[in-house]
Amino acid sequence: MGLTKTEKFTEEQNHISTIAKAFAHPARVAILQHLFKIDTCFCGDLVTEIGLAQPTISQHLKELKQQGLIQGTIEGTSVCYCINKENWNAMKGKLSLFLNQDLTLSMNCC
Amino acid sequence: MGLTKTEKFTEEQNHISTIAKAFAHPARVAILQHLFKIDTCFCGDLVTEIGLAQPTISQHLKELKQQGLIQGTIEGTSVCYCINKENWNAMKGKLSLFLNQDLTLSMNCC
DNA sequence: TCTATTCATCGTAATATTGCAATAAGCTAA
DNA sequence: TTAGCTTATTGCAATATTACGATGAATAGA
Repeated sequence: MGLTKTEKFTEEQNHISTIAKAFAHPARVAILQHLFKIDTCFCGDLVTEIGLAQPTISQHLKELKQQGLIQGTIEGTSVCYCINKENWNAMKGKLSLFLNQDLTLSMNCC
Repeated sequence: MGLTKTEKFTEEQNHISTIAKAFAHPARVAILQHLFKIDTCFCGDLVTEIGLAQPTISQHLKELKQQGLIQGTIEGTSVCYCINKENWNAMKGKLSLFLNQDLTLSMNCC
């Protein structure tokens, strides 16, 4: 009932779904795109850029940080965020294995 | 609230998050992996393979079908599901654009 | 020290998602 | 037709997610 039955699935399946959850909200997609474009930016910039309330952005940043996709360092009173490129590439590799499963076996069957 | 503010984001950002939602549950990952492995299978096979109740599997299949990632054709009393390879590749292309954003600009900044 | 600024956390309200029992719908075969 | 099988739908309960006001923590500058 509303509780995902994690124990029924393999570690890989749970991992892939966890990765996907990071991208499963447009605000987090927007944050990542902005960080790629700008290379580095403060939390406050994201608030004005995206137009959600500051606690909401902070919450999305926390999720991305927990997955290791971004990192933040304190600079005076503000926090500078950027993509963690090593972890991003690792994530990409993991996800690619799933996305690039062999499609050549046959034509659509049905 | 709890209501995602879709209007605040670009069409692309909303699209990517919608794609990601398809993979954001291990049961749907497991269904897709099984369909890749077996190439085609009946809904009932997935129920025994994955071990969730039949209505639950049916619901996950519905979501994957709505995204166009899988398709099902009725065969007698059962339904044969398989990957929609055209749509799968289209999805992969869209997601790759997001995943492969340029990382070469600089080292980690912070 | 006091104030202003920036960001994180807490608490809460609302919507979304997950899971399943019960049931409906559709087909096959007797 | 009836019985049996398979899958979809409905309805409900429980957990998860999203959003934001209020507040707290930390720093910089007056």
